[in-house]
Amino acid sequence: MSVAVINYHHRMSRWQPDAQGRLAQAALELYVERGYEQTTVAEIASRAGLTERTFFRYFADKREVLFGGSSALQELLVSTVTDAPTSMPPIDAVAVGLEAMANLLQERRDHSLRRQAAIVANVELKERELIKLASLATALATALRTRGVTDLAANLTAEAAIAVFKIAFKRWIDPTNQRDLAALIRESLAELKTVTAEGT
Amino acid sequence: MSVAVINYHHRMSRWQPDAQGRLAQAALELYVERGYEQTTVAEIASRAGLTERTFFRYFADKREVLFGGSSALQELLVSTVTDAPTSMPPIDAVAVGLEAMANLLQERRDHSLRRQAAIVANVELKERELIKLASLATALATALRTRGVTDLAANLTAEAAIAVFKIAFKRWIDPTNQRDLAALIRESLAELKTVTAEGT
DNA sequence: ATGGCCCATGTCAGTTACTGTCATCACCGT
DNA sequence: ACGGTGATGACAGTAACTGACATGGGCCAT
Repeated sequence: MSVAVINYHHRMSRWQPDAQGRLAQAALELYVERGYEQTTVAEIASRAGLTERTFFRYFADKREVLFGGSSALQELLVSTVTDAPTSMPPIDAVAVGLEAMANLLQERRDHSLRRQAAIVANVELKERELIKLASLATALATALRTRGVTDLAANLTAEAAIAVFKIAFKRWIDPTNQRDLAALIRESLAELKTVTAEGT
Repeated sequence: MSVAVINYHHRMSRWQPDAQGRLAQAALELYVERGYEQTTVAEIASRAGLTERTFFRYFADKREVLFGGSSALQELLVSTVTDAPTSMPPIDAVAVGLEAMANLLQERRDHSLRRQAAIVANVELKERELIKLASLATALATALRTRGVTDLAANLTAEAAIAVFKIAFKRWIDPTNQRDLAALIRESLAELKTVTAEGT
């Protein structure tokens, strides 16, 4: 090994930067390329230049590696609803929160597409997505209760909001779709108001 | 081995009846007694007088053993909605379907309590419950589309109905609760109509 | 500058969920 | 009687996940 190479290595820090990010990217690539079940954690770690043990230091399990951004999304939703004018009725406050999430996601549509392609192809990943959405609903209900909303009303408004988001998101991901996520959310919320207003 | 014992065994059928039911009962007992994670499949099988391999012949995985009844629930929901009068608006048709589910569950409240105690104590079981509820929503939306409801309206009505069911079920399971599941469902649906009617 | 602590990562052994394959053997119809 | 059938057992193998300990550059205090 030449002196130049030695110096080069001495200038490097001991490890490549952003191990967690490299693992997440490698995992998404492999899940999309050959599917979640056909990918082993050892392969993910190897592509990231790490070992299986290190993967499990950053992620609780093989599924969690796709859901690193969900806590940021949840914090945005909660803070937006919390900061909404007190005079605003609950259904409008959650609408504002959903649109804030929509704006964040709209910036990364390509990433969302690839990630969702992996998720819809595997039921274990779908399960994990559902519990992340349930966590969103719980946090949203708590934010509404802080605004003075009744427990029952808070839970129902939060669950309805997540239902609206789920359906709008699915339409947004559709390859034939051209519209913004925020617009689809507004349309879905309006439709929910229509269907619940019918009947006895 | 004595002749008497041999004759006794010859009169029995080769295997104890209802292996699947014994496995499900043993699993619920152990999940409640010591928790889902602290229970191994080998222990479940042993309590049922079977082997681990036989457990996996009846159940796809360690979680599924708690969800044997969900397909019957889904069929009841779908058939009730399908059989509702054509003139009935979607929101009322799903209300009838939810009440049919409520009546079925009301008969087994004790079993539901024990089962739910195991589920809420473990996130993996919660994930499985959520995907079963998502399956209910999908089947419900399909039933609504058959009734001529728009795709968007069907999806939203179905998701809203499942949200109502989830919240009513949680209140029904509460140990201080004395009311019928059907009554709680009606109250939750009414509250959903109220909160969605507010706002701009 | 140097000695030593820090901490991200590696190594290794172990448990358990889950699967594929073949063996067993009482029952049942012919 | 006898051979097929089907539920179960036995056994080996893979991969997810965990605990314990080792390693070795970077960095701080002296």
